[in-house]
Amino acid sequence: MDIRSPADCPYYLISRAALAITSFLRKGLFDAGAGNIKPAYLGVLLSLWNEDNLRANELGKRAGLEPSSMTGLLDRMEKDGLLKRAPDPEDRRAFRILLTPLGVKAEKASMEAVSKALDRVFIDISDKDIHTVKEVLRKVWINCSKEDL
Amino acid sequence: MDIRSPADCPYYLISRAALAITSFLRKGLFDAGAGNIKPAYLGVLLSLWNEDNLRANELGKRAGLEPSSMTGLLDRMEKDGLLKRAPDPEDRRAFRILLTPLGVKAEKASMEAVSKALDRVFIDISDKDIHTVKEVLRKVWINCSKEDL
DNA sequence: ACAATATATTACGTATCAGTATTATATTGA
DNA sequence: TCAATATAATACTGATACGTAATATATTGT
Repeated sequence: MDIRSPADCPYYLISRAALAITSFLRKGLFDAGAGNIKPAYLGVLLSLWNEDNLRANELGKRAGLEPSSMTGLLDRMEKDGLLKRAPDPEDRRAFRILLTPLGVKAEKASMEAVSKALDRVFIDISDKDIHTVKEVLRKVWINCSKEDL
Repeated sequence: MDIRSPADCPYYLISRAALAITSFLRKGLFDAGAGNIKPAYLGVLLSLWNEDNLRANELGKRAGLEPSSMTGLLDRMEKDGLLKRAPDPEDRRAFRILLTPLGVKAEKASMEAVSKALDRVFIDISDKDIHTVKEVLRKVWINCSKEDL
């Protein structure tokens, strides 16, 4: 693996692409009047739009975030009026995360803005190549999770 | 572009892969006794190992970072004893960034640890697929930089 | 020469996410 | 039952990077 030059290092390109897409998405959401939806919220929102009333723990798993990352993220989203925490009647350690009306309503505009932005980001890139990228990154993610040497 | 499920969204996979590789690299560097080399330092260090005595500005361009991001990064690297700022005799607005002996010495162990870690991250992924990923991400990065709609 | 503009860097605030430790509650095994 | 362990969530800290504004210095056009 050639890493002499940053521009040839896949890790470098993956990192830069992630940051660049995040900025691009943020702008797209803002321009669509959905400035209260931050890119980091999308993983949680996608899960909740699909199935509401999940635990923070389960949301973290679906969004790929550590539990300690969920606290602040849910705090910000709650502050922005998108969701609220409610005690879990079945487990007093846990909370249920519920979308607010605002959180529900945000789906349409957000999804349109995100779709539009991602279409532009991946314009003139073939489905085949996107498929390859996804497969490679899934493998990469798994390889990074392996504890054994 | 299907973004209903996070796991099918290329943006999600790119972001997760970037974070996962960063954690993996951090651990690899630490285990190799190079815990003072943080993954974020690598872009700057790679540039300086190749050509020392650059300006913060130029380093930022080569590492793909905004000028405002460079300040804190260089602060941390300076605090960790890897480099120092020196006034630029040709431009009193600017600084020259110079590797310390420690920064020079760090190259060998760091590069070995990074190579080893990245080889493991990209194990059993073909050169062809890695090439495709790099090409796609370069395009993605460029697309995100386009201001025009 | 000097005003207008450009550039290099920093300062400050915000967003994001991981790691470790802590608290509270559940579960399990003897 | 009760001690040991596991789990859900948070608190706190540190790392990383951006955007905007400010400061200092250079350059340029007239």
